[in-house]
Amino acid sequence: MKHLKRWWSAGGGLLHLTVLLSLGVLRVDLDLYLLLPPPTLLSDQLLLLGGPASSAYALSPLPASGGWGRAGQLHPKSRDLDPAAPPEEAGANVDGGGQAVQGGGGDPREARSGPLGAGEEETALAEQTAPVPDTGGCASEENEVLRAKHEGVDHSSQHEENEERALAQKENSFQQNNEDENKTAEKPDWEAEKSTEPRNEIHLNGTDISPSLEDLLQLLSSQPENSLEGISLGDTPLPGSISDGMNSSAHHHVTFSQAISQDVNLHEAILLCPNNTFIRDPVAKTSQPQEPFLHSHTTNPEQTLPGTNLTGFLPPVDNPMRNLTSQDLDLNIFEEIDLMSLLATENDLDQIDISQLFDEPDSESGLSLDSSHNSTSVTKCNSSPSMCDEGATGYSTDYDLGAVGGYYQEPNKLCHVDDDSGFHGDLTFQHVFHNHTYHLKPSAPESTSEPFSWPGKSQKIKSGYLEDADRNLSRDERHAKALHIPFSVDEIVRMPVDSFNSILSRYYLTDLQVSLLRDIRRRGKNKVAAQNCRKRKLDIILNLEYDVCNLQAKKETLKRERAQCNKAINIMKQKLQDLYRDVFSRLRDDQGRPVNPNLYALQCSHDGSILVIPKELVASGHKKETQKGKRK
DNA sequence: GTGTGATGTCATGCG
DNA sequence: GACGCATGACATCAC
Repeated sequence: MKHLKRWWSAGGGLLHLTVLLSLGVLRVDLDLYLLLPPPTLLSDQLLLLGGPASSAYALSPLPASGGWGRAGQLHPKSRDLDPAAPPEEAGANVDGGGQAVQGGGGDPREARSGPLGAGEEETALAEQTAPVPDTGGCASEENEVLRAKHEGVDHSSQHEENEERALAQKENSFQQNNEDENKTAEKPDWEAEKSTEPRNEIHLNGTDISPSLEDLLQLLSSQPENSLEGISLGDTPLPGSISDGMNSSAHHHVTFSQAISQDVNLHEAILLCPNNTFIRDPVAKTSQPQEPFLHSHTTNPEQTLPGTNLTGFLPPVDNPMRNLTSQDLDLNIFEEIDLMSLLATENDLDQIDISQLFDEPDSESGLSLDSSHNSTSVTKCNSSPSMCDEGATGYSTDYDLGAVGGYYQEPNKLCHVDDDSGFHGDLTFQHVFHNHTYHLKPSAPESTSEPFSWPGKSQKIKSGYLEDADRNLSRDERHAKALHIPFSVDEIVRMPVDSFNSILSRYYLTDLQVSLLRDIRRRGKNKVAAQNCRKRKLDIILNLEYDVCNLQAKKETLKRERAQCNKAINIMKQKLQDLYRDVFSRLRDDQGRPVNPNLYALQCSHDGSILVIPKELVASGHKKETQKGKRK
């Protein structure tokens, strides 16, 4: 029963009642384990890209693109909630929306409802609905738990159909995403750039967001000093209305800065108290020491990207909005950047990608940026490639994370933006991109101001940043994330073999990715099998205990029945003896004298008559019958 | 520090 | 032969 207690302690619960029954001469101790449904388990997908719970931004659910790099964008309209609401509330609203926020709108530690793994979660869910058979006996309660567990295990297969359906949809969307990316990559730079313009409108929600922003700006303008703790809006050249600036292709090169600025304003504004007093995000407070560092990285983007055309998508050097960003913007914003870079799945770094990143409203470019460890990512980028490798892996060097290929080679674009030192060519670009994205965890609760340097695995493990970020990710999940596998571990494990093989063959995957996929699938399958095996073993043990208990009860019953039979036999003997005496007391011989019971006996004949015969004849008769029986 | 249970993983065998 | 499954054995972690 201890097993059961611990087993249920994971997600559900057992109400343990000890009942003492008195059944006549028996006392039976019954351990009643009442099944309590485990707490509602959130979707496993919530774990995938969970973001900080403190994020004040509403993260949209993962769009149909299916890729990892399409989550976490800002929905400015979703922030038309109470401006005074704390960021935690906003995040809670996101999580409470009933949608699987795969883009990282919540603390994964909260999203994960306990130590249950994927299979256990499924089992626990099944156990909630599993009927509990009514069984009797001293071990029936144990069997109830047992059968409930069994049904939970069997119940897991009921989800497979839906999962396969969702998997196929996701796979299609992923393929479509790749196709779209390829199409975009084939376009000239200008065309790709042009193609991103409409997305600006979407990104900012066009007219939907503009009124609110205008209202905010008006509200800010109403301030006598036009300032918010050093944020001088008067120095911020907003090209007309924000919507105009965003929708105008003429202002395309300031889109990014504007986007950031608007988000900053929105973010800052949402922290405004009803009395228009500015409240700083506590996370931002903690990140303030990083500001000089951040600022230095964003000061001269032209130097950051030599030989590239990225400058057009970067905030101008003298853009006051950039100063606003670097000095007063909540540094949580840049965690989103890291998240986006982590989620990036395109192949090459080029101008198109950068423009898409900065302009594409539906992508991670939400620039809704809520991050607290931007400096960490920047520093990682500045680190040597080997360091990036170490930091990127986050686990043993089973997989060389630097060798990312296939469809998932999209570099971390924003790393380019932030880095100001190490880029002297595309090779360096890609190398750093490939590496530093792996260790970026969107859910890192706080940033670390110390420069990133992970000389070894031990130090990497010691890093609180990684500990917090990876704590809720299994090894395979980290591996898959690191290699940009666009499927969750659960999907990889549960998808049919045909789908799995089609994925392996349809997409250009590196050997590393294929190996990782196969390993994840094998380990996942075996993990479930081991869980089932242990449950079966426990089932067998419990059944045996149940059988032992039943047999012991049956033995006691038989003992009681035997005692009762012996007692009845004795009573019958006594009654027979009394009847004998009564009969002989009434018998008289021919002379009227009483018949001696020691010399005579009563014998029933075949016809039912009763004869009184001497015991000698009875004895001889018995001998003759015995002899006849022997002869026969 | 040690024991124990839970869990993940690997190796192996079987269908 | 690939695959899934079952299971023993081992390692690791948490309590």
